[in-house]
Amino acid sequence: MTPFDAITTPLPRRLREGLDRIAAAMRADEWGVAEEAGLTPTQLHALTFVAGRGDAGMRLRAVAEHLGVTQPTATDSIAALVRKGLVIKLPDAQDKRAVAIRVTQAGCDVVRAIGLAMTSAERALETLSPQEQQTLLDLIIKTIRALQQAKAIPPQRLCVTCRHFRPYAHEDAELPHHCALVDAAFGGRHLRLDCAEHDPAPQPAREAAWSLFARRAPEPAGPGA
Amino acid sequence: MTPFDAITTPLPRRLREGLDRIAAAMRADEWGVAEEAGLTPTQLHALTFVAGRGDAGMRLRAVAEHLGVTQPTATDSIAALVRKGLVIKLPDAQDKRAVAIRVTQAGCDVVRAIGLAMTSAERALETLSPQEQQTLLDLIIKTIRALQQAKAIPPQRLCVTCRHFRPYAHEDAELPHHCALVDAAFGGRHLRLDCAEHDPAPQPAREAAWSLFARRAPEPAGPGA
DNA sequence: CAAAAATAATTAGGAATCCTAATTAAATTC
DNA sequence: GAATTTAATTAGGATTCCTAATTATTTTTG
Repeated sequence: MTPFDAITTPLPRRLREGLDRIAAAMRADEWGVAEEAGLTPTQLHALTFVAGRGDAGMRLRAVAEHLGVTQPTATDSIAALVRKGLVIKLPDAQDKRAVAIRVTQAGCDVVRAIGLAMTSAERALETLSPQEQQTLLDLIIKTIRALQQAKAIPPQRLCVTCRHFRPYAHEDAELPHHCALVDAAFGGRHLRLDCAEHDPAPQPAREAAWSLFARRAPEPAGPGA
Repeated sequence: MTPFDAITTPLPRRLREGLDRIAAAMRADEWGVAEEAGLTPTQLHALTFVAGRGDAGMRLRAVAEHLGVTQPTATDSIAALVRKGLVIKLPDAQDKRAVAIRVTQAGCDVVRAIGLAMTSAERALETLSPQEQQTLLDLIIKTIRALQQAKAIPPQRLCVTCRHFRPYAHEDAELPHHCALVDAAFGGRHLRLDCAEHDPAPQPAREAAWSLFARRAPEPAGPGA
């Protein structure tokens, strides 16, 4: 405990504020990207989410939770996307109360076109060294997982919660992990945040894999590039 | 280059998406916090920003840039805060076009009351080990600085761009940096993102300090707590 | 120094976001 | 089978947030 600890705001507070500053830049970015496609930022987020889930068809509730808004707000935004022909709403086969929201071909095209754009946030993140980027990915995953466990965000399709994930299955420090689905080794820099092939591991297996993963650190961030 | 590099989206893209997920949680948090004070999230952000600058009086433009919105939008939000008596608008002495926006006593009280609340984002960040938190702070600072240099966000009052900052002035690995203003040693975990005493260093000195700072890494993130 | 250009802020107008509360319909639970 | 929960929408309204145009002032420049 040094004098500075007493006069400095708690570290988690400053981390949140820092993430907030980065979020402000991302928010400003979004108008530019979305408008090219004739969308608003919220609509673009919703469309990207729905498109990422392919033909399965998302529930409205899932969209709302992903965006962090209420169901009526999600109704608004999805209605706008339906009007623009980028998604369609189909009756859900299992549950007659629900709808299955699916991306259309036009919607796919829009997502693909926009995916090529590079935001200023991404350009900023690119200035970090590869090692730093990997370290940041690791910390982001840990934070997302904590948010997920606290039910502050819905379950994400993370490698680290997947049935096929085998942390530190290999000696190779470069590619220590293993994906049992594709049966291949991969590294910390390849860890996904939203894998289409994600299959949730049962709770006990997940805990075991997580504790094995979390207690091993990536290489130190090292000097800048 | 492994097979996985080819089938994985670029790391900066995934980092942005991850930050986006965390931002979604923060956005959802904000309604809860703001509503207790009878504010909207945007108003709370604006108020916090103005309050953080004390009696100097902020320009409207600075508020808009901080929030990442246009001037008319900032006019809206500041007008709401004026109506609620949390800030006042005074004519700027130097420039008759401009206004000086200052927090009132009531506004200070609101900020103080809200400052005690802990968001789910902060609780999630708290689950990281102290070492991981410090590493994350370091990476956030680097990202903010890159955004700042790209003019994607306005200048922040970071230690690392301050006239009084002396990176790695001490041997002590725990407290390597030095603040010439208070003439005391401090550590990476104490680095500020918005210091009231910030005094921008001239460009050459800033570059020199930055390169000295950026090329030294914090300790590895190490095993989780 | 006067004209031109840039800047600070507001106004006007309108679409979209986003909330709470209430409603409808279907699925679950007991 | 009744009561509860859940999925989604509707209703109503405040706020956000944009672009474009306006006013007033400052700065630049010829």
